[in-house]
Amino acid sequence: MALPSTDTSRLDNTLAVIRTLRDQGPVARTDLGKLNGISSATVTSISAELLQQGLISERPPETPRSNGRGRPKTLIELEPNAACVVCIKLSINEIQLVVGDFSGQVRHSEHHAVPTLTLSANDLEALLEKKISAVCTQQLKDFQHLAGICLAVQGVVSSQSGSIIWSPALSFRNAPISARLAERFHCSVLLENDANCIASVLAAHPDYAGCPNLAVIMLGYGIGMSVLINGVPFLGANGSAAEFGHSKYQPEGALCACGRRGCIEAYASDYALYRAAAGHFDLPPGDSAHPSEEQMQALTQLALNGDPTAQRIYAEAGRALGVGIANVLALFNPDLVLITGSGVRGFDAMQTDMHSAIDDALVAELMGTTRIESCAWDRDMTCMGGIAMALDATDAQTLLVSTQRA
Amino acid sequence: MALPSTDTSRLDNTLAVIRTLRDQGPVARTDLGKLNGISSATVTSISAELLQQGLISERPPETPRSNGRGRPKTLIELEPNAACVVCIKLSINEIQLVVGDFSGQVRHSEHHAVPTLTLSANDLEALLEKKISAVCTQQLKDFQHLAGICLAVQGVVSSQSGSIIWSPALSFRNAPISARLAERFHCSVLLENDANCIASVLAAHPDYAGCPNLAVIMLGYGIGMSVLINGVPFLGANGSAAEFGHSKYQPEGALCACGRRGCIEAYASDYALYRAAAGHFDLPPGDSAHPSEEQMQALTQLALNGDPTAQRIYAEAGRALGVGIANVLALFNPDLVLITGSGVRGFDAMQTDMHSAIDDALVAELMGTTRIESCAWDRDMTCMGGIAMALDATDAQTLLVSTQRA
DNA sequence: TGATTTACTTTAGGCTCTAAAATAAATAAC
DNA sequence: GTTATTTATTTTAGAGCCTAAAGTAAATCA
Repeated sequence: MALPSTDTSRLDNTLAVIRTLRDQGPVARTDLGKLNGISSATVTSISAELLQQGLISERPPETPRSNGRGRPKTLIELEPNAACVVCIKLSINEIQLVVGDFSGQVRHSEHHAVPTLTLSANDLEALLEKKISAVCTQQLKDFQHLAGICLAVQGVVSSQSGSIIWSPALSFRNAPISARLAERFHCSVLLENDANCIASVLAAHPDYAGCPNLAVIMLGYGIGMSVLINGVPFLGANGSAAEFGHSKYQPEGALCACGRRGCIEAYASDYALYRAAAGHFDLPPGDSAHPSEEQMQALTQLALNGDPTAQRIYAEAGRALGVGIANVLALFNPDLVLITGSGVRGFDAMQTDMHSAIDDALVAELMGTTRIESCAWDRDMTCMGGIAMALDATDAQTLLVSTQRA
Repeated sequence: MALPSTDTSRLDNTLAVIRTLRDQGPVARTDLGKLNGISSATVTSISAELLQQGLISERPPETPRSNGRGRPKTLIELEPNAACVVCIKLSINEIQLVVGDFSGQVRHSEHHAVPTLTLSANDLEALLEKKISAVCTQQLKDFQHLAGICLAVQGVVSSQSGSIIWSPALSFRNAPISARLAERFHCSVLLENDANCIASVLAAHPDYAGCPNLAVIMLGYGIGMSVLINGVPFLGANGSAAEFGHSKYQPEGALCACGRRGCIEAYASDYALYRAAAGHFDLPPGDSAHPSEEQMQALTQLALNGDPTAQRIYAEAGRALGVGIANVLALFNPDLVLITGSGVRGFDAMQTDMHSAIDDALVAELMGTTRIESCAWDRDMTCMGGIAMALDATDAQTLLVSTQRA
């Protein structure tokens, strides 16, 4: 007589099975039980359902029979083509589209130069629709359906309401974008901050296992951060938490792109470093308000080669970063602070002063056991994370729908 | 055949019922169902168990039968004497003991002057044992048993390991205290930061309902903070998160009690204000390193009465506080920042400069919709919170034990 | 070929919950 | 004062979930 099952344990266990398969690849039923703390009888029942829904398949047994006695394990794996998700990264003057399959593998990636700052909200929506449609017609034939979209945006977003609050890549604000894409493509749409996508990828990396409280600082044209608390991105009340770049170094200090003074970003971002160097050096030409990668590399080389002016500029950036990180340690007390982003190219020129600024700022008790490390930058990381997050968000929905169907 | 019930729903629902009764007082079974989203049949079953265990009782019906037709509600209430908890607040040179009953009401409170800084770890333990024992023999006769102890300590504590990492009230550090008290009194022992206790009380206050992300700043001899994220205290990796007092205002600024320079506390705490005023004024005598309430009130009055030097001192404190709060807004993006503690006595003298510092530091997007308010200080709040937290922590244990017994 | 080992499936039964029916206890209406 | 109506609580019947144990399958070892 009990129709609406309030007991979520079946759903939870099914999701756990799917996530294990996505993380670990093919796994046998017994092992799925052990890994998730459920009985193998339950795994049999769950996998029978998933098999029938076409979401998983049994892997044919290896020809050279492997280790040990006893009945060999039958490995189960996700059916890659059961669904696909698309992640779109929106940054200044560029969008990237990546298609991922149900097993989490990237199947396609493309970049487009787009004058994002000249777009209206409607333009953006039309553009995204066009690009997603195009990618679907080209790629979707292999897949059963498009199950989810992740929009990874630099700036402040509200995942809950599905609105871009503001982004440095866009000249408009408060754009409700998720709902309209969801309606157009009949799938779940996840709106995420780009730093959160990257942090999710890094948190899954074995080097950073055992760090459920993780702060990832992204250096680049601007400075962003994502804080994971117990492995989940911390969003704050409006989604604008972790705005490390606009926390303060010197109350009356250098002018920031946000219009205020003394932000960390006004010292340690690409534009701040380039601004401080302008006039002193004969750097490769380009748009000085948006220094190019070549310009930044040239400036970094000067500092690393011992030019005193360039060294002074990077040292000041390091001190600003250090004071900012000291505040992050005092306020968040994370297990690990990870510094990445295109701006890590200059990290070696900053790190000495950064560390001494942190040591000057905090007593040992507040430093705790937090590790502070840098990590090489890969521009594809954002979309990798977006794919993973979109799949996670989609699983629950897919399963709820298919349960209703049954 | 299934012995170990992995399904936690019964426990969850039972805890929800108990918490509702504690928060709302006597409630009828139907209403308990509606408030917690469970059927009244389940409430009947749960309340029958609790009744049998003596944890709740039915309130006799009101003589003047009240509103409406139909069978009158039978109100259920917690049995106050089913258990009691003790909260001990440990602050510099003072301990406070409070006894609370199972329904959450305070039944007894006492203060003792104790030279805390001269105690060894063993002294402290012996002292706490003695005081708790004394309070038990005096008070416990009404109660079935002592179910839990909360130790509310100023400083950094590790709730998980039950150790005081360090406290300004103590001259030793890394003292594992919970386990030994638990062994001595055969009950659960909760070790908490004092600010977390206060934040929990304030979060329950109707004025601050709908603020699951709350930062409570405590001004006093030192400066502490507690951040609630979705209503639960945020602890960080080692329990030293939310050390607002030692986040930075001026990297090379005033000397802080922690030994470093430029902490917010070095500008806006009692000792910082008093230090800045020393020499300028003829203030009431006392220990200048630990200014008394009278001394601080005298200093505050000078500022409020328009003395320019005192005003300048409070203005600087306000600016430091404002920059610190700006960083909290940028990093935590809370719904509400609440300023309290004995130091709020000087809030009126600081608040203009505090607000202008915040406005100078942050653009509107990062301010978001966060409210910033002050709130009157009550020295008993800590233990009120400790009692509530101890009861919450105890419920689960009590129920698990009694389930095993059944 | 049979014993042993390991993987997976089936069976039996307990726990939890809910909807619906039954019962209880009041007021409103005549 | 009955009787109808309304509301609260309890009882009943049944579904979903999970697990332990028993049963079956498919290997290796002897």
